[in-house]
Amino acid sequence: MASRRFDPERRDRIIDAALDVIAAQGVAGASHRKIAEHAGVPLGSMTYHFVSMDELLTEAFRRFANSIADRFDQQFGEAADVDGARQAVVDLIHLDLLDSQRDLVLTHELYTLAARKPVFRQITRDWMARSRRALGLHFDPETCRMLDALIEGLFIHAALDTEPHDRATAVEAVARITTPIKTRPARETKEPNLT
Amino acid sequence: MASRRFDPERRDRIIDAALDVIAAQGVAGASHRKIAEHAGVPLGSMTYHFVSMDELLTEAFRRFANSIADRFDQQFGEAADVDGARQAVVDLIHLDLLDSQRDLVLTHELYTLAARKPVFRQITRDWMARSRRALGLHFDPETCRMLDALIEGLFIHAALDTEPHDRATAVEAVARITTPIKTRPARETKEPNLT
DNA sequence: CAGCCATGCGTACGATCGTACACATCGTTG
DNA sequence: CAACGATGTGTACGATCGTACGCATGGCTG
Repeated sequence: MASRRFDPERRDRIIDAALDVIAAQGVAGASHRKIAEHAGVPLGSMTYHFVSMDELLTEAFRRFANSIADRFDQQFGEAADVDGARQAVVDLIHLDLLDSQRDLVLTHELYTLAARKPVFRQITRDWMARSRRALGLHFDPETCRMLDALIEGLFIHAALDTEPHDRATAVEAVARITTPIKTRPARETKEPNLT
Repeated sequence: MASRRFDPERRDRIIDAALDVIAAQGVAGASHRKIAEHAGVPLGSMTYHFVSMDELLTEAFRRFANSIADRFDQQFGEAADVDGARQAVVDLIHLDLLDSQRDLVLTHELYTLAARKPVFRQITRDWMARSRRALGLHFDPETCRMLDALIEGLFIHAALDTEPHDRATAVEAVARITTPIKTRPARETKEPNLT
């Protein structure tokens, strides 16, 4: 029953290599051969360790989602109060996530798969659940959902936009979305842009 | 100089067929052959009308983005005042967009391409610019950016989530994000979720 | 120490792909 | 009316892919 030539790191390295290749070439360009080469393993190892490509992709994206969620948890675990949590949200958008094009690419690749295949949708759902749980430490459930959606949108737009992602705008947006509307007077917008 | 056997609809049909195939199979599964078959044209027509696959994809996604932006413009053009605009936002999320899985899939496919290739990023940027211009009819520029991001996030999450997309939550979220923070008293959240 | 079998790998097969290119078709022109 | 050239198509080539499968390897057992 003891392991013979068993190398448990091998499987992990393949998964990591898969994420690297996907980040660089996309799911479409990620072939068994490319991943094997990048991981430094023979082609035969692919089908030996993973019965199909889908299994490899599933495990890879599960790992990716968990790694992001870990950072999420960490940030909010460190936040002392609500204002700290708000700060953490802004930091996540502007530092942790935006810096790495890699995360953006992988996120979109995952969402694309999730939009079509239930297996991957489950991964995104679990991810969202973890995010909301982290937010739930500081905000009420309804606010969590709004805030989670806002983070998603700000992240995406900040990454797709040219460059001028204004931190002040993110701060204001987070402040608005986390403050219940009932407590404020109805006030219209400042100056509509005509034309 | 006059057209001989020229059939201008042919090219359009190919583009529409491309979007259909992409929606069904993804960019990865969209081959010249499948698109040709779906469009009812011979394989040779593909390389005749489009020098490369990228050109076809570019035109297809440009058309897709414009069609969505058209609906956007229409909704906000019809809105009479700010409250009408807020209503329009909620409607866009809950009726126009959410109904069609097709739009979600195509949007993600486009974003995935945009995350990697500048050509497609330009398409998304133009799309975002049009969206913000439409929002700018009723809201100030900063609010437009926040609201645009919120719409993006709500749309994505509503589509990836199981089902329970609460309209009331969207209404509240839109109300919060469109009301400047300065006018409200600092008020914490209701009841944090511990555990 | 000999042989067996779990473990892992090299290679080849059939399918599918993008693209090139020779050829068919037919309106136009001289 | 003949033939030319613009317009469109059928087919074949080389590359790449996922996967299957027979063989190498070497630790364990008797």
